[in-house]
Amino acid sequence: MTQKTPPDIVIGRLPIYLRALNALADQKQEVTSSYELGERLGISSAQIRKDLSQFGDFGKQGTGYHISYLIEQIRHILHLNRKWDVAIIGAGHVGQALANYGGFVDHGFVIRAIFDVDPRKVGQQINGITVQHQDKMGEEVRRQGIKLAMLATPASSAQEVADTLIEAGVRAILNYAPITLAVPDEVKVQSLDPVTKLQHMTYYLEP
Amino acid sequence: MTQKTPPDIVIGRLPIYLRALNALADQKQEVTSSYELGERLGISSAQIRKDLSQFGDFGKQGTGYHISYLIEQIRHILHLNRKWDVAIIGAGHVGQALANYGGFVDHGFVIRAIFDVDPRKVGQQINGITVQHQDKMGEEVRRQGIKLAMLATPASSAQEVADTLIEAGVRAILNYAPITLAVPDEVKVQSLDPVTKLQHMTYYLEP
DNA sequence: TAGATTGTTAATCGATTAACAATC
DNA sequence: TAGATTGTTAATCGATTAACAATC
Repeated sequence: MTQKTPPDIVIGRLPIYLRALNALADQKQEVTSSYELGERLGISSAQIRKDLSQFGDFGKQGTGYHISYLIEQIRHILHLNRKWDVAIIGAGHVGQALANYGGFVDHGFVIRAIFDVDPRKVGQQINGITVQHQDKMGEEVRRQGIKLAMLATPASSAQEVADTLIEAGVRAILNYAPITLAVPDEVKVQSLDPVTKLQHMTYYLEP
Repeated sequence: MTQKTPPDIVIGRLPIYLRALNALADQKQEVTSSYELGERLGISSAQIRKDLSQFGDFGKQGTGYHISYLIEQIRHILHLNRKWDVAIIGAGHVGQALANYGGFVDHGFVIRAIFDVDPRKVGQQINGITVQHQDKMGEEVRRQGIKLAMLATPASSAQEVADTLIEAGVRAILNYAPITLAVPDEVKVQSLDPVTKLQHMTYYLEP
């Protein structure tokens, strides 16, 4: 176990390991190895061992890793042993799909509020949550102490919305808007613009 | 300009540069510099110059880059000077949001088919496209020569669907299912599971 | 015990940055 | 011309892999 704070790229792989471990646990498997995990994920076994060893000695020589124990450890590292409140901004098709997706609550992410600027959307219920006007966003996010937001507005308003969210205490943004957000260092952003992902892949296709 | 094939990580940044350049062009700006672009994107100017120089000499000393010319060059590199047909698999909330998202057609990605296994979904129209039964997927994808697919099925069937798509000629998959897909080297996958992205960020939040 | 697999070290590989001559 | 900015080189930094002693 090292002293240095682990690189972000390693942190980013932990949720992938966790997902694979959960799948194995669902199949009632109790033990796995860095080799088996690597096979499943297309990652070298050495990398998996090195990544995990940054956080502790979770395995046993000759045996491998006890799955439920490793799941618990990774959940602890990633701060997943609690529920996280989340706000959605934008109640268009993307915002609605997010609000209706069951995977969030299954993993402890609880949608607490949805905001939109469209008066026809405000007051509507989506998956049991009433859409509020975006003017209330800052106040409501602060009141509820929400730290996580999913941004599903048009690109044109995304930066302004992000600024307001951060001002209100949000510290992590899942960004669906097709724009690079400018945020302070202490705020994390993960972007999910599908168009840029498609454009990355067309490079490799026959023109 | 180098001879070696450029690293994938560089290819992945080109769509980001393109997006920023398009935004500048929309504002009627005609010329930019690696410094300005870097400021906007939170990337060093050296990296931008190095990335672009892998593909050609697109700039002018003392002046910078002519925006419309650079856009054209990057579009060419990424094979974006044509339309790409796309299939969506899964007509749930995510599949519907994808089918309704105008950003795809704006960037030359044309949704040609939507598939689902649910008989209640089959026959429905989503954004003008009739949902077909998933049993027809392989045949239809092959018939239309579709190379790009967006996978929005449950995790439990995602691998099987991917196998069928690849068998039918698909070479790039935008994967919304929360699973790591196993695919041959010649097939590209970009994954967009929002839960793993959130879990990456919670590491940095107060527990 | 014998076989398996970890955690770790050192070597390799790759990506980013700093610096600057070239030149528009 | 003088100032600005590119493209490129070399240096630095960081990530991955190979290999193996330790040990379950």
